[in-house]
Amino acid sequence: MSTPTPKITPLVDPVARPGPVNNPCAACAIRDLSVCGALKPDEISRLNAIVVQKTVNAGATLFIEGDPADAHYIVLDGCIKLYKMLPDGRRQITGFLFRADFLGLAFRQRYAYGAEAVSTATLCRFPRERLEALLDEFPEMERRLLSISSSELASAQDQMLLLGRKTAAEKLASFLWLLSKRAALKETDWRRLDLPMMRSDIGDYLGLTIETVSRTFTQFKKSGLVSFTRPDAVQLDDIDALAELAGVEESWQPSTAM
Amino acid sequence: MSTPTPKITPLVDPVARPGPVNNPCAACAIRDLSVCGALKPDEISRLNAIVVQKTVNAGATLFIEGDPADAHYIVLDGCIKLYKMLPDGRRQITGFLFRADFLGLAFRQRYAYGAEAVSTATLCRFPRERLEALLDEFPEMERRLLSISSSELASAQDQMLLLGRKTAAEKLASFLWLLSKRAALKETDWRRLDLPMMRSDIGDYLGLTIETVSRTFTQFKKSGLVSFTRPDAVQLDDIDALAELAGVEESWQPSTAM
DNA sequence: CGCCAACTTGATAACATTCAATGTAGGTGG
DNA sequence: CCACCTACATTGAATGTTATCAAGTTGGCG
Repeated sequence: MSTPTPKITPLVDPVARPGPVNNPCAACAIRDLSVCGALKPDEISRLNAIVVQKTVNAGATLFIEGDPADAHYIVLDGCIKLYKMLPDGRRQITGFLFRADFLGLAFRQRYAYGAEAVSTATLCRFPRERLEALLDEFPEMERRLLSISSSELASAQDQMLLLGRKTAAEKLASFLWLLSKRAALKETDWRRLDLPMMRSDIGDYLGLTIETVSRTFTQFKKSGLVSFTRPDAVQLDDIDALAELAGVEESWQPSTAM
Repeated sequence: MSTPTPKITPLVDPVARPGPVNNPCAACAIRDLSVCGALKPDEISRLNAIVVQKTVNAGATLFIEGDPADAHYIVLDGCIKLYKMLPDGRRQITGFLFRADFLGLAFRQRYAYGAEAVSTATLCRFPRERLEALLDEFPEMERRLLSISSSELASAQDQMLLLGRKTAAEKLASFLWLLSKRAALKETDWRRLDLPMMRSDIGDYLGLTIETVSRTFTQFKKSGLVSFTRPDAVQLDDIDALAELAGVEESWQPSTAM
């Protein structure tokens, strides 16, 4: 379940050059969405000096639970899943990361979870020691990290409510709602969602089996809530019904990170 | 379910005096366990200037989801539960707080969860604005907060694994294991646990019903894993079996906060 | 063209919930 | 002081949602 079969789409330049030659961070489109935005224009080169850009294929493992935590990452593109496992192989996906999301909170010696690429993904990799040294220097960056950490905590609490108290249909509706909100924040059309992750990932995220995920999708199709062109592209036809199922209160501001 | 019937045990002085008269923070026994430990001895009075000590009865509501988030708290004594609710009343308890735990992470305008006293509890209350102003002044304090936030995130991930993938028996064993670890960190005997919360709280924390909690406890009793003198005091008779059930790996360092 | 992985659908079974009754302890009032 | 009341906990029986086991289906790729 965890040894992946890498696929073959290295679309992005595997390793970018840090250092003075060019200054990719300065031109970074998502800088202001993440911790990097805490630095003033003339300080950006400090980041550039420690970052290495990295592309991983779908299915590739970034690290597993228990690995020495020697780096933090920011997702530039693609989708990463974080997960924890029980000794017998049962798995819980604790989150999906997309563009601009931070990976590596939990400042400890070892990662408390595994990370694997759902689709081909590009990340900025910051050596742990050196990034944390920058935090000492730039309190504003630490402030941002605290803010990110707080949002993730809030999302985690939402997810606990989902896992502990929602039915299969409510879980799936909440999942679609969440993806839709994220899509709306970015450029994408929020009615038409990509589902880069497979059914087993969705199941492991929602505390369900593949079969239940599939059956619930069919049920949604029959009720006119959603429609599919391909299994990995869903159209939300009745957002209100989905929101109702998800248990979303009116005027609710969903958390930014999953 | 949320309007409580306050009980009658105001054991502690309801409101302590801040200000120059005395300096309770300086004498605080748990200072070093929390954010306050970030301040040097001569800076402690800054905290003292903004803190108000507060005692709440069992069942009392500190705040509910959606209330303006105007304060942070540190638990001095007693037990507080945090929870989220669905529109129809289903509830998920996202954590229990004990001595030295921080309450109020999630730096937003409104609380994303409710907080209620499980047992009579004493807290230090810090007005939000003023505490956050102190953070600007003392980066070390912010650092501690980030560290607390990270631990809570790790605990939240553990809890997602529990809620999404563990059976009733595994959930309950994990819960006892967690309480035991916490007790071991403090003064208490780790074999003999207080359960200040009622069965419905345990159920809402583990994503189970009262009945399942009760049945699973009796099952544990029959198997010789635990024994009860009173419903709110459990003795762990077979820790190894509980750890095994909980899915705890050898040499595992459980997170400090629930 | 056929294989393989992912997904869907069906039949059965299990675990936990629901509904219902009983048990227990602490507190209150007669 | 004892009986009663209420809140919490336990136990029992029936139901149901979701998991499990087992075929099929689809689509991409060699």
